[in-house]
Amino acid sequence: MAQHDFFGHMWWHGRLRGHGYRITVPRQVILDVLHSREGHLSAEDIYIEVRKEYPQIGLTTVYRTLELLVRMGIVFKFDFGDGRSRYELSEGPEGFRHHHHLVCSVCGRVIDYSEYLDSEQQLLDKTEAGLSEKYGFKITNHLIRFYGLCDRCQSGE
Amino acid sequence: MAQHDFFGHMWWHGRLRGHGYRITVPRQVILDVLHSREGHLSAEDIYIEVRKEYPQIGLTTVYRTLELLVRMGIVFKFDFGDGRSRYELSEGPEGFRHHHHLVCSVCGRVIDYSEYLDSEQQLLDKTEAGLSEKYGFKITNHLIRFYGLCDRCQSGE
DNA sequence: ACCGATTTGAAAATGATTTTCATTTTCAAT
DNA sequence: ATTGAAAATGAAAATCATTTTCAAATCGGT
Ligand SMILES: [Mn+2]
Ligand SMILES: [Mn+2]
Ligand SMILES: [Zn+2]
Ligand SMILES: [Zn+2]
Repeated sequence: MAQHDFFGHMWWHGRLRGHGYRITVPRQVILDVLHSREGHLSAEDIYIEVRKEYPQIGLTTVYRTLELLVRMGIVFKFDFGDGRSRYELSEGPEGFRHHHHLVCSVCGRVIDYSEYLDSEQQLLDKTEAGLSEKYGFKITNHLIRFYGLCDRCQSGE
Repeated sequence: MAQHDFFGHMWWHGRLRGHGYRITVPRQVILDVLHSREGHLSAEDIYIEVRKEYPQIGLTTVYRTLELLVRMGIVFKFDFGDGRSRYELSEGPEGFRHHHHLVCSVCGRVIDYSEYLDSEQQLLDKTEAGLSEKYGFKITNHLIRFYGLCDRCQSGE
């Protein structure tokens, strides 16, 4: 089990090395936190959590490491409009984790969903081809998000 | 023509009044600027432009007015990731202006597009119904955006 | 163990947006 | 046209997430 976790969490090890980056304690602890907490964490959320394991960590290092991980595609960075960036591991145990978000306009809650990715892909294929042709734009990435009221916030509005 | 502009630009007049807001000079000038410049303007862009007509304007008022207009659905507020919010009139001369954006990851250019809205609507209908059922989420709004390389930025990468 | 290059962390800087508050403007009632 | 209460404005200060600076600590190939 510790062995399993070891192999399960060390995949990014080689990835960093491959890009010439060093494996450091802060980076390990930050990645541990990202693995342990499934959610949409702010830099400060992560900072607070990391401090429990490694109290000398600096918030600066958290920001820098997140930037690095985002640049390498290991972490996603989102802006849900609450004034701070939110970070999330881009791949789970079963590989790449393609999903989108439902954002409650009232309480700010964010819900992951991954339904209808097939229908979505149909639209994307058609759209990407057309836009590529019309605007000469080479699409690499997309953002789909729904805003509205979560179940809790519907009773009373 | 002046007459046409008058009627063409005064529709928001009644809208503000209807909500109990006053018609003020700063608000008129800010809306004029939003009408005159088709684009994705930052608060400061607007501030600079408004100052030409009304030099005593304060940046604070620009922010406050934009917030008001966004709250009333007259203006859209976007975050394209360059550290400042971008604002855009939500309706053009032909009515509500439903469109999405292509964002160049290299130069930051933002291109409007409104193709494939019908195909998009199909996906949205299906998705909204399903998500509403599964998560009890009442969708009011959506965000679709493509990232990639604009034509200019493709030669050389 | 050693050394040069990379990484870290504390403190200061940055910069967009918000808050404060005294003054000015709007507009319904006179 | 005048008045006055409420709403709106603008200058300055405050806020606050993120970035920059730079001296000290750490990493990893030798
Ligand atoms: Mn998510
Ligand atoms: Mn637009
Ligand atoms: Zn909610
Ligand atoms: Zn470009």
